[in-house]
Amino acid sequence: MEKKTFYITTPIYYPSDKLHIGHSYTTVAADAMARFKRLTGYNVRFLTGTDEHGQKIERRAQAAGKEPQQFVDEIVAWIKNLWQTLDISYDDFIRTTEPRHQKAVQKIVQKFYDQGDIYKAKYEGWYCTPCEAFWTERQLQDGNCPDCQRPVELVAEESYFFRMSKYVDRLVEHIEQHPDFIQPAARKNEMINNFIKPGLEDLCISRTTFSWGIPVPFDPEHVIYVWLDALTNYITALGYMSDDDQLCQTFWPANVQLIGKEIVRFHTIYWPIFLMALGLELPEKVFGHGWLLLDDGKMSKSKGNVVDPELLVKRYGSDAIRYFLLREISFGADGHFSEEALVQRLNFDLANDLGNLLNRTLAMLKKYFAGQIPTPGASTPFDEELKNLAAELPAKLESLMDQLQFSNALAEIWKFIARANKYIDETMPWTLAKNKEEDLLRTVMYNLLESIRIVSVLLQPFMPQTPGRIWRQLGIAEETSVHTWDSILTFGQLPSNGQTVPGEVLFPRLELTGEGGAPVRQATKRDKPAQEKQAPAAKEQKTVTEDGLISIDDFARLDLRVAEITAAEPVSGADKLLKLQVDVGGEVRQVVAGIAKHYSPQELLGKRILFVANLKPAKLRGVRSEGMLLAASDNEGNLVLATTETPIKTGSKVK
RNA sequence: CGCGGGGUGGAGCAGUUGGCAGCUCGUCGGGCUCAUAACCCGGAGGUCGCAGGUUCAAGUCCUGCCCCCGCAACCA
Repeated sequence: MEKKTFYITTPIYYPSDKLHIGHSYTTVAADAMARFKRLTGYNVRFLTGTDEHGQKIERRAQAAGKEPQQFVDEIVAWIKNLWQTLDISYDDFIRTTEPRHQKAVQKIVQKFYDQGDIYKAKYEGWYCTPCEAFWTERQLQDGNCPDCQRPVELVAEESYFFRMSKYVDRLVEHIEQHPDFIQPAARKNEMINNFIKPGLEDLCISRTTFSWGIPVPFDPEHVIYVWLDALTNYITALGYMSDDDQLCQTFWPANVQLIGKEIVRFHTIYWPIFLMALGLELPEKVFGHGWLLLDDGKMSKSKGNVVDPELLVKRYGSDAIRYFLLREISFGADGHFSEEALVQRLNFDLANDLGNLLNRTLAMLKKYFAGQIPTPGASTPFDEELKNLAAELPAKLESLMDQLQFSNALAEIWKFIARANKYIDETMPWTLAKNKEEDLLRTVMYNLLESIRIVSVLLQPFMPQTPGRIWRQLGIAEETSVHTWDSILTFGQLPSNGQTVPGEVLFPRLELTGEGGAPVRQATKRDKPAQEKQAPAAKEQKTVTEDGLISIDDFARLDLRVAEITAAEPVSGADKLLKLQVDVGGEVRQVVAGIAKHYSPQELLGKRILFVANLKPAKLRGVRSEGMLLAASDNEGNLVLATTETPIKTGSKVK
């Protein structure tokens, strides 16, 4: 029997610059979906790519002193590398500069022209000559170019337009008859109210003001302008209008087209209309997910607050980043990204719940059965609940994933992990061992190992690397038959007598040491108050040698000084932080310290404290901090500032 | 001005078809000692932005208002 097919796409990205974590978010989601469908038996095609034409690229290339093609080639190489580090399993990567795309697009435009969907007209807009850019009335700032603030002039350019009006009624009908076409549903109303109801304008599909694009076949003065060029990638990549359109026959229409919410309009209005004009079916579902926001608002290159995904992967690992993105944000809505939240997820979910479950289970197995997987014996009263939960999981996940509910899907897996942890508490294997109840002990250990195996199988779409690491420790890396979806449909497929090999800790607990700082291993949870952002011990982890000792040179890198607090006030929106001005031998520094719970601003005034003067400046709650106070704290949450035994003048070096 | 999205225990979020308000973190107390000081149990804590309305019953539907965020021809 033919396998069911599944075609999923991401937007094609614009390689005018490196991509940020937001682009990675879309792509990771699509990848998880693609992997999930492969795992559950579908013939999957997963497409991503780049949209490489346009004036912006042309200009950026020029600024960089490069040919446009060379310019995009370099960025595309970087993007492909990024997808590799994030384990993106795309089946095809389309570039709009490839001949296979260009040829097909020209045929498509010709077809539209031949059937009378395209006409030539004047495009009128406000033109900024120095910037060579058109702007709409509303984009202008005080009547001037929003980019360079210089005056603009009203210019008319000849362009080709696509007759949207011809198809709009059919589109509305389709949208109404297919309630799942636009997801989430809220975006549907937005489209209809905003763009269709007021009367859909015809779309300008060519330009003459730049040349970096696909020439219009029947009028080479014009190049094809963005959306017609870009949107059609989803079918040109399948060989549409080429000699071999086998893939197109197999995979079109797409099952899911994932996009960010800002381009919903193009994908739910213009794109379907193009498809109608070509006589093709419309995609089953277009899902416009939300944005990843940072604490200071929207991520954007001009704000300079973009998060570099490459750095994050290097720091935390691809699986951890993928887990965070998919778990933290409910897909569809906007979500917040912060390294703090990331580290929290990593510690609580990955280290404490999952990693520790594997670790404690294998440790017991080693102790009780020399690491060999036992044959289950008599049942315990707690088995049933565990097994029932395991049995429900596959169907639950399929249903949630079909709705692109990544976060809920992962939450279900973690409910099961929590259940397994609880099972240990209930059955108390250490007591069974002590009482020589080996029969029961074998059952308990087996059930735990099998539960971990089930988790590992389910995790594959979300975290491609972790399952393999678990399998190695379970000694089943080569047993591919127990890696499959089918193998988790009934409990107890893990073969007995295999030898486990406890290995490295799956996810070490991390601590965020402050902005720009690398995370380091966290000592303990209870020690946390002592190791908050102001903690000195956590710095410069790299120089710590294996025995935990540092050299005198390492110590000398710290510039410790005596400083006097000259001003103190709370930081709004933060209950632990105080903003301080400190005098370091005549130089005044602003410092943000996490001591508001322990000191009032008044009592700090005039205090002479120990101060790290060469700490890399950081922003805490948006307030610049140029150093750090030293303080001691204990396990009970007490904290006292470090000071000198008797007063000494400010600026004195501490060593 | 228009359009869209939000406003739910200290923080961050879920809440399909209206039916005793959930989750994670934090907090308080307890348990366990196999484990990455992790794990398990229990408690406290909510006028679900405001004001009306529909209903036996509203966070969930309707009306009005307030506040925050975003969009408005190419940043997922």
